[in-house]
Amino acid sequence: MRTKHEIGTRERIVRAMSRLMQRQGYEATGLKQISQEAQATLGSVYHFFPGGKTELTIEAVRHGDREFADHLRAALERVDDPGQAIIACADDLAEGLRESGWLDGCPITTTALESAGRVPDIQRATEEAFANWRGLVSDKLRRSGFPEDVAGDLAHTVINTLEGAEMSAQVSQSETPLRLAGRHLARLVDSYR
Amino acid sequence: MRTKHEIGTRERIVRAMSRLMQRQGYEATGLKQISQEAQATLGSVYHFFPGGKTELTIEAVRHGDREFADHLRAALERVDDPGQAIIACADDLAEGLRESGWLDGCPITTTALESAGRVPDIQRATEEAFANWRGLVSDKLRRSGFPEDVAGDLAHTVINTLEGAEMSAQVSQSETPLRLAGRHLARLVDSYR
DNA sequence: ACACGACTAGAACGAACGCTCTACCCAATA
DNA sequence: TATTGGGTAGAGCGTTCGTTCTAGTCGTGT
Repeated sequence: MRTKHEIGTRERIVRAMSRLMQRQGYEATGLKQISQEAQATLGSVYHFFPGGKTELTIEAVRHGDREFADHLRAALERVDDPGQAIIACADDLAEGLRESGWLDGCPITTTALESAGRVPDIQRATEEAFANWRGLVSDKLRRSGFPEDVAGDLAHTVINTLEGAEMSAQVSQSETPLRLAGRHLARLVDSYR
Repeated sequence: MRTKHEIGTRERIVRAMSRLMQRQGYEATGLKQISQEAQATLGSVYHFFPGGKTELTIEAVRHGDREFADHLRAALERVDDPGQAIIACADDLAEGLRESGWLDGCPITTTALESAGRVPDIQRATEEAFANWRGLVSDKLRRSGFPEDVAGDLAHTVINTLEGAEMSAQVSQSETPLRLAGRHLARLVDSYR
């Protein structure tokens, strides 16, 4: 029996796919490359994911969803003031991006855009991820005393602005877009107090 | 000799590539599909773009750049108040997205993410496009009396938020993210008056 | 000792990829 | 009329794609 704490083949495959999707997107990532990166074989990939690339991609999107949500939650809980907490989120994203040599952006954005209107099952998985992240921000704002409707609306823009700024930061290889996004979002949130 | 006003083969190829990049991204678009869509042949594609897919993609990014800039400029000039003008931009994007059945998002975002860190020449072209659009917003704000540094900073967030909201709107097939982005950006801009 | 299911291994399929190549058409010049 | 060259046409190159398939390994329960 496999030890509970070592990483099984299935999990290695999902993580490899998630990482490759983050760095090069869905279309550019081949199953051969995935199996190599995961130190698995093509047979294993199709054993664990009979639905092929689509099924694996959906699982990888969910993995990226959880991963990103964990980071977001940690940053939001680290700082009490909601505006400053959002700045902390932006700073974390900037740091991760810079440290990876501007390679590790949002784990699912590229895939979300590539699948939109073309691969409904994957599109749905990415949509759920964004909704999930929005929920974290919305909860934080409500706990800080914001009315529910204001919190929900702001959560949309907070997540979308962070997404846009992360994309821009990656393309321009600069932390500026994310730092400005944090500052501006904090100001926007504060203006509703 | 070809009449000046009819569309030449080269231009048809660039437009087809730009449209396909907008709808399905760089990686998912094959040269065979491009030449079919453009009613041209593979020979013509390589005649006009000896550098192959990369050279054609760069030209298509520049085409999308100009196209998007034209829309942005039109919306910004249509309304005098800068906050309301940004709302007009968001509304235009939402309308275009809905009318295309949620297919026509930003013409270059998908390609920008796919090429970031992998195809430097294309990455550079997308970076220039974003800088160009940012310049339009920055100019509008400065003409409305904003100091240069504030205008430049705000322009970053305005473009990035619109980009993020457009992505989100496309994935969720809803105008809400763009409408909220417009409202919030207007409020943010007004807060600097 | 045996059988079984979980998992690994990789050859091979048809299709599509980016790209190269040769042949050809045809209007503009000399 | 002869020549030239921009542009068109499509067969075919080697490679890789997602997927299928058969064979084999290995640990476990009986």
